[in-house]
Amino acid sequence: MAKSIEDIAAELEVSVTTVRLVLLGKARQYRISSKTEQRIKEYTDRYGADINHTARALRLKRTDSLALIVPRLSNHFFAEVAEKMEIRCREAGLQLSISCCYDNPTTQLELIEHFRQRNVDGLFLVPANNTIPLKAALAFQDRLVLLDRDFGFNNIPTVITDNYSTSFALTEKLFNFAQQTKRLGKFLFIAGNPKMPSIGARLDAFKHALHQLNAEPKNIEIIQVDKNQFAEGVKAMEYYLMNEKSLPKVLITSSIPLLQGVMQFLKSTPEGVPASLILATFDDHSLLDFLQNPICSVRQDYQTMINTAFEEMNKLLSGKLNPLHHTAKMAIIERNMTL
Amino acid sequence: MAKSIEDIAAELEVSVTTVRLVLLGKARQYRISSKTEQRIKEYTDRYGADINHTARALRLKRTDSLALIVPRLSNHFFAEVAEKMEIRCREAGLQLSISCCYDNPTTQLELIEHFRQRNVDGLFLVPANNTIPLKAALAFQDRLVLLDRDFGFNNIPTVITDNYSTSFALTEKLFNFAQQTKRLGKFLFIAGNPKMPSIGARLDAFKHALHQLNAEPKNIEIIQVDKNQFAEGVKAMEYYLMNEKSLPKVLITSSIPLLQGVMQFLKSTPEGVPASLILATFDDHSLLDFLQNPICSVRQDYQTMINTAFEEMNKLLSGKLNPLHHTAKMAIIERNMTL
DNA sequence: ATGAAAGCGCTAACAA
DNA sequence: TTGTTAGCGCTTTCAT
Repeated sequence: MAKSIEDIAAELEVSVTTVRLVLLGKARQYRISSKTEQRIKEYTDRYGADINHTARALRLKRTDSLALIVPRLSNHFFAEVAEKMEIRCREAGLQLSISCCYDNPTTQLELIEHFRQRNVDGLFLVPANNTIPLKAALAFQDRLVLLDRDFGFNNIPTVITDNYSTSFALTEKLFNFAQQTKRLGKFLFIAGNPKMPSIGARLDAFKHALHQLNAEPKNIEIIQVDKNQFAEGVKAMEYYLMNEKSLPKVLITSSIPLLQGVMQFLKSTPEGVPASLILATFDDHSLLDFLQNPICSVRQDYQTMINTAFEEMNKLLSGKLNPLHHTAKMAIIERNMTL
Repeated sequence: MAKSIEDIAAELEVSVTTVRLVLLGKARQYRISSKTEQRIKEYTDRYGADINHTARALRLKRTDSLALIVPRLSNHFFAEVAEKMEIRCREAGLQLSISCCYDNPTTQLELIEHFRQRNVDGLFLVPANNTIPLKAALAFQDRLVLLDRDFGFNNIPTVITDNYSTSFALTEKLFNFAQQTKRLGKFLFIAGNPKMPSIGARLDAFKHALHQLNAEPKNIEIIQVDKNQFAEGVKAMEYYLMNEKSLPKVLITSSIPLLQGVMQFLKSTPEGVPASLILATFDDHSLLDFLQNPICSVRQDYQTMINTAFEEMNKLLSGKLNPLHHTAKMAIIERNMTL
């Protein structure tokens, strides 16, 4: 440790007030004599000065730190969110603590309690279910911003992405592409837990879009699975092929792990993955470049999400209480979609 | 906030010591009367109890928190490391703060200083260059554990992975596979910044292995680039094909982004990516499943790394000063490597 | 133009 | 078996 304010005051035989004023750059304002100011500055230049953040936090009842709870950092989307949020907080002089709850509500509640005990000033939360936001709001006295999942709490600031309209546009694009390239077969959507608002919205838009495009109902297939995970993708595809003789023409998954499971299963069949199969998935990853098939992916606008969420938090911390809901745009990325 | 110890003491008209002893479960040990204990427990069950972590930290000069500085969370390897380390710390009742320095030494030094000011108890660090470990050790009075990169500081505990022997084994495997499948062409290694000890070791092992296997020097090619990044992979491959008429038979990259760049460039050529090209890369990602080529990847043993690093930190925090260097194993993953 | 002192909520040593 | 108190290092208010 470098010297504390008191150390410096004692060694220079001035008062802590004087040292503080100089350290905070308020010397002029409070008309500290310039000799005293010089003496203190020389000393701190030489030995360094340290304001003890813990003591400051105790006194001010404010830790200048925020917390972020996400499902997992091994999910690329949340890793990006965490990284960008950490940078944004650091710019504002705030320390961000990041934890993973693995979408386990119990773990998530424990984490919320943990962060409350540590006097974190505010919480960014990706809620694991619809019962958590209210509890979190209670623990954090409304210094809470929800991310990515909107369970309908209009009085809690929330930042999500525009799943419905993006899924709608995506479905249209795939429909047209399939027509233009004259492919045959069904539209298959394999969706993770539809209780998650984001997944539900994606699924609804898929149905509505195909309806509006006059797609024949018999050509529309939806498989719902419990989680957005690899193993579920394998099972879903296996199940589909047990009931259908041929592959769909368009296959959409609600997440990349599901797509991976699907591909894994197809690879294991005698036919493999036909190059004509049109793929689409939510979330984007640069390694999708490795696929041969036509594929659309959907990329969230991380930076806008994070900036918006941070601004909402800032409002809360400065006592403004008009919680807003924000919907960030998504971009559709095309690969190998040549006619 | 729930009630503080003093609040409870005042309202129940007992002393803070009594409340504390009950809260800490030391009631029996200090023979607090069971009526008093009951009274306090009832009260806290009803209103909740809160020990103020900030005040505790100030008093104990210990924040029960650690920090981790990695290059970036958007790199899957470091995301895994961060996730696992966070869990490990949480199990031990410690808060982990994670920050990214983007391999920028200046940023990294700022972060180290930041965490020191915040009285973090210890630091896990992926050093951005060879000048940083000593400065970090100074700031953290040896409560420092280095990860992933060994710049030769034998008195600072360090946990790395076994790049040399893994790269050696990998090269042998690729050599044999190429022989068995009778492919023609060169062995090409595209390596990111070789000043990084991990990259240097991978490269050295590649050379030594091929030498020992009596590979002809004219069939060995190494391209060194500045960073383990996509754009460098593109440039490297472009450069290679400017000087050589044909593709190599085996292509190794020191990281996945480099491989992505290479593949991107090959895709853009008339020949595309020939199915006969044998690939290999350090680091592993499940999306490598999407590739058609024979490919080996190398997966680090995250869990062992993290456990070992945490144990070293624990030793430091409890005052034991015999810094050890550890080398975790890596696994070689094969895909499409059928003869 | 500078200093003194209270108090944030906790822990630990000592007292009773 | 329980209570009292000093002190961690800071900020803020009030004195000089």
